[in-house]
Amino acid sequence: MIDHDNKVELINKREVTKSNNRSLIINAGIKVFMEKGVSEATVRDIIRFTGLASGTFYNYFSSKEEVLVAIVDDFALGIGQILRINKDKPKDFEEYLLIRITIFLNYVISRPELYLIMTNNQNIINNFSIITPQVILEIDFLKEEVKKGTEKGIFPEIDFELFALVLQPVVDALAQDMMLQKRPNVKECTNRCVNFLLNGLVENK
Amino acid sequence: MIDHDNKVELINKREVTKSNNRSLIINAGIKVFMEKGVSEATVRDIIRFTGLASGTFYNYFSSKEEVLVAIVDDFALGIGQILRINKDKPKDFEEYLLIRITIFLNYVISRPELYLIMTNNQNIINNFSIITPQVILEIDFLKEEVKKGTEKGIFPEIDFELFALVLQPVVDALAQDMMLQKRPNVKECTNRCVNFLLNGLVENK
Amino acid sequence: MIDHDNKVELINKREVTKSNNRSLIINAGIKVFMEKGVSEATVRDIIRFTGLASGTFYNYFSSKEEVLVAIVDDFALGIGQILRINKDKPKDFEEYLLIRITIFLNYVISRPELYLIMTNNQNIINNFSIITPQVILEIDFLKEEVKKGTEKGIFPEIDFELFALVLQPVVDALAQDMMLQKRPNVKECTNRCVNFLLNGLVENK
Amino acid sequence: MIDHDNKVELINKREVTKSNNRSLIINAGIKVFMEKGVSEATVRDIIRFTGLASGTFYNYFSSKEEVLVAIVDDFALGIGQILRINKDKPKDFEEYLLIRITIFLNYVISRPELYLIMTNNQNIINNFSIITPQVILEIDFLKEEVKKGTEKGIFPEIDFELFALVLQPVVDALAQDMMLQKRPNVKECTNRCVNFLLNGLVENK
DNA sequence: GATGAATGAGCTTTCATTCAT
DNA sequence: CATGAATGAAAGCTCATTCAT
Repeated sequence: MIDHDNKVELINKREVTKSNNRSLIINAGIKVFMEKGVSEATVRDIIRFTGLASGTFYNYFSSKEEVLVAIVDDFALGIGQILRINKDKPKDFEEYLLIRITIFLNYVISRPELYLIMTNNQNIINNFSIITPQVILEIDFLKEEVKKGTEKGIFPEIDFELFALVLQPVVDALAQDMMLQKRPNVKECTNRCVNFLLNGLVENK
Repeated sequence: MIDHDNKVELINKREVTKSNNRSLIINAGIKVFMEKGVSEATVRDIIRFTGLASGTFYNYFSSKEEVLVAIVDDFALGIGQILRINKDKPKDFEEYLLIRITIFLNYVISRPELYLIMTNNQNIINNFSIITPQVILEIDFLKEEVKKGTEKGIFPEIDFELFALVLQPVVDALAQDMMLQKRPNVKECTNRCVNFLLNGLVENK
Repeated sequence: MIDHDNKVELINKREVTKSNNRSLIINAGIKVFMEKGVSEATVRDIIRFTGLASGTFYNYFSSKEEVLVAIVDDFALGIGQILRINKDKPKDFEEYLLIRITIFLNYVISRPELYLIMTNNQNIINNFSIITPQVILEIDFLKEEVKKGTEKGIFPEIDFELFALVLQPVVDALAQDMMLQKRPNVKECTNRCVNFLLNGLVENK
Repeated sequence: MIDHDNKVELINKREVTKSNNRSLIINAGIKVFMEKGVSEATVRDIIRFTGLASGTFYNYFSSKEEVLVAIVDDFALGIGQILRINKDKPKDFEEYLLIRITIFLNYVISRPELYLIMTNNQNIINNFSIITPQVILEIDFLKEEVKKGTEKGIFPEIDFELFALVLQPVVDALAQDMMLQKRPNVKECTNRCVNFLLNGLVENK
């Protein structure tokens, strides 16, 4: 029994170090990518930040881009889970957008660096992984939801392609503006988004 | 005689401009940036393309980023001139947007590489110069125009800040989609933009 | 019963030898040295081939060169044993050479990889150990045999130093040529060697 | 005129530096290859020896192997020229061999490092260039010469393939032995070679 | 004795930049 | 102004080797 416990403990210790180093590198990557931008960052910058030996980096990743992908994956995974967990039944399109965008902006505010790294380096991300930038908002998932809502008759007929094209850049633009404020206000930003998406620039027609 | 001399001078100027080392470098920059992306491109790549000696590069620019800025400036200058030259008097906001966006999309289509280089490298452009990406559409100039139109009463009251934030990303998203088509259709794309900007996603309310 | 136990023990020993880590490493070394050449091979390549952990390598060898030496030793040991076991009494020098070279070429043909590794890496072997390439044919042993034959009067007076210098390269050259043939013919090759060694290039004088 | 002269001078100065650096690197290569062997040598070792900057190496060669090839080419070129210049008309095969081997051994003695580098690294040379190790003695050229001599009837009928296989290793073995002597004696070594090649080990039959 | 992650020296190579010509 | 070889900092990466487990 003691032997067995020992073994387990040993393995765990190693496992812990292992995952520690991985996080160490990812976190260093986040800091470096924020400071210098992904394209200017070097593998050496990242390991310098971790305090690990240079060789250790390559035990976990084989390029800075893989670190970037790990960061993006982490973000996308998080937002994907929250989006899917949500079980609200919006009564109309406006409520639907309000809910979705609120979730997204709250998530963004909880991980501002991840969000900024992603929006600032979409071209690199595109080139390096299957994960399209749309993953960020999981656009395709939302598009399907909207289609279903329309089929059910609770959502209006809209141009789904336009929706898919425009949602991300609009929300990004307003989200980035929000994050520049001293006191980012998710509610206000959400309303702005939804109003614009529903009514365009000219509100009271 | 004077006329003749002038002509000759002009031609010479053009010739000079054409084979001008500065232009040579800028054009090489455009090709290289298109092929490898700005962050992967090197000064060496660019001079290799020109056939000039490496030292010559530094008589004109002191980094590849300066070449990028020159490219962006050139694009911005071009669109700026056209925007200002235009003397149409739009009768309302819709017409105004139609005119402006048509001009922009035509310009984009006439210089697709410049546009793609810019949209694909906004992070670098942001980091390197004061020139914000909004320069591309000369957003501030348009904002002023819109304000004036509103003051004159021919444009509706709109949220000018929202307009400034949202115009660029929306037009970019649709422009990029347009350029992926086999036969890019400026008119169609313009209508899509304007409709969305004016009415939002839900058209027939 | 004892017999039976013995047998089992023997089999076990063999099993152990077979799956013995040392042999595992040596065999991996042979494969890797054949594929990449000694100088391009790395310790990592070798352990990768064994499936062992990298640290384990150092329980048996302290460098890839030591593995090489082990391979060479193994080859030399083998040929040495056979040479010494042989109890033929040649009646003259020609018969002596025929016997010796036949033994050697048969041994070479039975272990082509070992032989190729050795002949292709003589510089490394020389630099790394006292074992000269002559070990391969156990030149010194043969030299002594020849001297004794000469003393006995059954061998002619020859230049022993020349013999020692020339035997190895001549046999190697013809052995390598033989191994390039579709159907290596030991007898033919042996005759060629012996004829040349005895009569030089011009046979019928 | 002055201008013209100046230009020529300038170009010459550059050319001189250029060829100086090339030689500098080749000579450093020779020293390093002698000391560590080709497979252990690194590009860094070589540039350290020259005193040049690391980048400069790559203006002339793109790997240590290219330096090796340059060394080998130089040697082969030299021996090739001398072999072809020679206009002696040997009266028989013995005289022919004496002349050829004397030329070769004198050349070897005049460039001992080059010769040693080559003989010690034939495997690497084989892998890296079309130049086979036989180039060293220009075996094929000699083979043709011998064939012609046989046709003319002044040389005996010999096994040309055997000649081509055996000449190089035999001469190499004796040449290396010669170079280990305090006072290398070309004449003696040549005689040894020729005697062995003509008569085999047993001289007085 | 086996494991395999961590280490860091050190190699190859590129590249921006300078400067004598 | 043009040239292009020289420079050397610095990046990417590998690998032998150690050592806690």
